[in-house]
Amino acid sequence: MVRSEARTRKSEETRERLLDAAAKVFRDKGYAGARLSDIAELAEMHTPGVYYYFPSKEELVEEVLRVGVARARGYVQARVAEVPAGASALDRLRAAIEGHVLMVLEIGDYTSANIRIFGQVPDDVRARHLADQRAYGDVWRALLEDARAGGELRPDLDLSVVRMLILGALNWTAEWYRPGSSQTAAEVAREATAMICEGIGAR
Amino acid sequence: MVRSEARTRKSEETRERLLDAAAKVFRDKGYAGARLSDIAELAEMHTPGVYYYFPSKEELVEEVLRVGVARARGYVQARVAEVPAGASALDRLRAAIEGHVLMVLEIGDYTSANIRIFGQVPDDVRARHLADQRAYGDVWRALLEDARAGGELRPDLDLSVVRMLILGALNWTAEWYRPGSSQTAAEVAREATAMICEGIGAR
DNA sequence: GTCTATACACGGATAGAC
DNA sequence: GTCTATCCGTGTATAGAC
Repeated sequence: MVRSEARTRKSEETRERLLDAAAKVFRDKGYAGARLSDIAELAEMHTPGVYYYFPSKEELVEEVLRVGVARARGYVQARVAEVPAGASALDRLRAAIEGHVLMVLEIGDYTSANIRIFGQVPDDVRARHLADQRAYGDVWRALLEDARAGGELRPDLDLSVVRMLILGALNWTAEWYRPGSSQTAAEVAREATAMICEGIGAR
Repeated sequence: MVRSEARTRKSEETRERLLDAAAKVFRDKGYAGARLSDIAELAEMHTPGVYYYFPSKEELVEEVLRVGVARARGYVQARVAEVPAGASALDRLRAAIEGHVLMVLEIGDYTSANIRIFGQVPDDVRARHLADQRAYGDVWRALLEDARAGGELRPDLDLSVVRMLILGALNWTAEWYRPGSSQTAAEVAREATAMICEGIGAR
């Protein structure tokens, strides 16, 4: 029993190392450009070892996508839940914006892979993944609708367009932000909430 | 002489058809996933014909990237130049935002390819392409600095972060907008200028 | 569970006719 | 300039030992 648990845990750890490596390599090389040998090397195993954990490259990338969105949603929802009970809906939205940026910039190999390769994976993988994405989108939809219902938003906006513009601005940070640059991740998050909620124009 | 001109023009047209096809296929499949045979087929030629116009896949993708940024810059600059002389710097910025969105959504195969595959092309291609990208970034830098100099922007913003947030929101439209959806490209452009310049919060 | 060896398909690139 | 035929490297996936 003990040995069986140990084996299972080790297997679990190896699987996770493999997924971490896959997220990084898919992000950097794209779906087709990512070689299983690159991924295996980064995970410190040999190429055929990958097949012990995943039956194909397709299923590997599908799991990377799935884990990525699930973590993003979990992280952002946790941040939103930390907002004091008396706060406004706009404050909860600010927390979500901040959380999404911090996640992308600090713990975001999976998210970043998600963003970059979503358009390149085989059609059936993308189709199955859409449901996960929609669930995360619903978190944002709800935050925006709450804010509008409370009269905290300009009434003339199309919320679904706004939602995609917001996620675009935030997701794109993965493409240009380099840790150790002149801004910290927290500063980027602050600029993002300022621009999105109040705009860049002087009042 | 006449015949030589005709040949040259035909060759020029074929080259352009090839580039158009390449932009589409690179956008949809990624750099590594794009097959020269896909590109050739879309351009209505046979695979080896590609090599008459470009010595390698690398040089083909490099030209697609180059043309994409050049057109984006030309299009946006033309829009900004159309703004009446007496208008504010913020109005010129609004014109740029609108122009960039319309370009991405309506004439944007090249831009959209640019956005998606920049992170996947061979390192030397990407390095050479950075200069073109910086030139386009300078257009935006100038627009933002003009607006700040005229006191039209909130003084507390980091303009280089804001620039990237704006381009992120706009570029991402290529990932979700589908022609024939409930919003027109012009409506998306309007929402974008509204959110970026005035923010989503009620006043 | 992890290794070595390998089958097998695919795609970039070239040769050379017309 | 465009075609047919083909070479050859590479990468996914499998077989089978340990």
